[in-house]
Amino acid sequence: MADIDRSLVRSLPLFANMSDADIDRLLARASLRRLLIGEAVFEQGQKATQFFLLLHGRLKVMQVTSEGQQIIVRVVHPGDLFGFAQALQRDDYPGTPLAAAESLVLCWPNEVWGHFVEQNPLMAVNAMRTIGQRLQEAHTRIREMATEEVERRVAHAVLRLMDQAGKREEDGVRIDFPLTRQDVAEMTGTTLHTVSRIFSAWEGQGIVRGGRQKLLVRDRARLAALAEGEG
Amino acid sequence: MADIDRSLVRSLPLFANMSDADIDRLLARASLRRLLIGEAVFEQGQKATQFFLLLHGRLKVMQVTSEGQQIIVRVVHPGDLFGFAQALQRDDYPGTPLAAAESLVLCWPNEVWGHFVEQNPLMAVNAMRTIGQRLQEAHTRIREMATEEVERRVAHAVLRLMDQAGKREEDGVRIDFPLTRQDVAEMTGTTLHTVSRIFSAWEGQGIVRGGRQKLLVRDRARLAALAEGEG
DNA sequence: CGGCAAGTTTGCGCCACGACAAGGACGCCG
DNA sequence: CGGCGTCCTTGTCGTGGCGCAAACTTGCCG
Repeated sequence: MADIDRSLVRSLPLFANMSDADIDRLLARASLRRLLIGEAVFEQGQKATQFFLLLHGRLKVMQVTSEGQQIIVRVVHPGDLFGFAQALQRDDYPGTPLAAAESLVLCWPNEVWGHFVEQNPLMAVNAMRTIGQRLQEAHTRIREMATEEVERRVAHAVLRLMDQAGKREEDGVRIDFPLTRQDVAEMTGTTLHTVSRIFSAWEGQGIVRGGRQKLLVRDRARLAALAEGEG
Repeated sequence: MADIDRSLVRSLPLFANMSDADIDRLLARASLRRLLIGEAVFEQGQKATQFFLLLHGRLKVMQVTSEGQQIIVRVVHPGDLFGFAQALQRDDYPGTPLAAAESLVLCWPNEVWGHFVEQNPLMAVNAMRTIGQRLQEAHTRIREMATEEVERRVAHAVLRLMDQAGKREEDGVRIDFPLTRQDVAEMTGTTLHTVSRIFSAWEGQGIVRGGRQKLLVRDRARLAALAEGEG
């Protein structure tokens, strides 16, 4: 296992108040993995033997139904822990994280989790909070899907992506990884056709600007208004 | 704070391997609260100062949207912990638990959570697992809402209720608490009208038998088939 | 530089469901 | 026992958005 440099993780909040020595000890047990676009870190249903931290890139976590229908459960951003099924007492992974862009992932064997938490009790608290947030987010999505029409759901999804993966540009805020209409459809429970139509309409009103696997939000306020049903 | 008898909790898995003394110590800090139908344990958005355990009865956790639309996020069954927002680093409660039947609830102040966990490290693990399961359940629901038609979603919801709150009877399995069509609608993201129509159709086929706030499943196999899309 | 694959746009027809509306049945309470 | 509130049923109608189909665009790769 090659040496992994402290600088890779030093800037992450998760490691903010750990000593160099502690970090080194953790990194000594980790391995580093690079993923090309479309590659999976692991597969849904596979036995959980490791947990992970995304250093760079972007992952979309997919779930497939028995009929082959698939949806995007969430997006993993740099600095996020993921795949810690073991900590939740599961023995298999509930979804498949696919690289939406070329990505860099740190991998630890499950046994290290205990150390991890001991070394830094804040870590356990952090993990708890993370899960709490995810649960919260999931419930929000359920509520949206139950009560809102497609256009509002898409608006909400785009706003969320903007906040989590937005990059300021001259003309607005760009979603900073390749995102297809199909992806957005699978995040909002609709079809790529409908998403395409909605984006076209928005583009006509100057709210966004699209492109192949690209999305640029030009008028956040209008979008937020749509999301709140004031369309 | 009146004395609470050990026998109330002795049978719950959560307390299975705790000594009488430990249980007494925990119960000494708890208070007991009885809820009539329709009463709320706490309100969505309220500051989180306590966490809870349902001893008896049944709660439906509601969330309301800014427009007043409401949905049922989940159902709390006897033996379930709930409202431990603090453990998830939230400072307010994300939903409102309403008594669907007359209920009995144990309440602890937040500060006890630490003791709780120390006293019984299994408790922390347990809480983690619980949250993991909820997250899993939430994702399942998201997937269902995104990909399945109304009838299948309703079938899934009924099956889940059956497993969690079913009571064997001569003629089938009864959902063991008052459940309106409206409730089912709010659990599946549809309207009470549609639910009523679906139940009527099922009743015609001998799959269920309905009634005012009642539901009896007579043919679980058929229902499971519907849920899998083999209708 | 030209061809191919992946992603996108747009049109059209249909249908599952939601909105609206009215009437009926249960069960509680006085 | 009678009245009322709550819950349930069933009808009709309108429509959002999905399925299907076909053409266009963009970027990649040989």
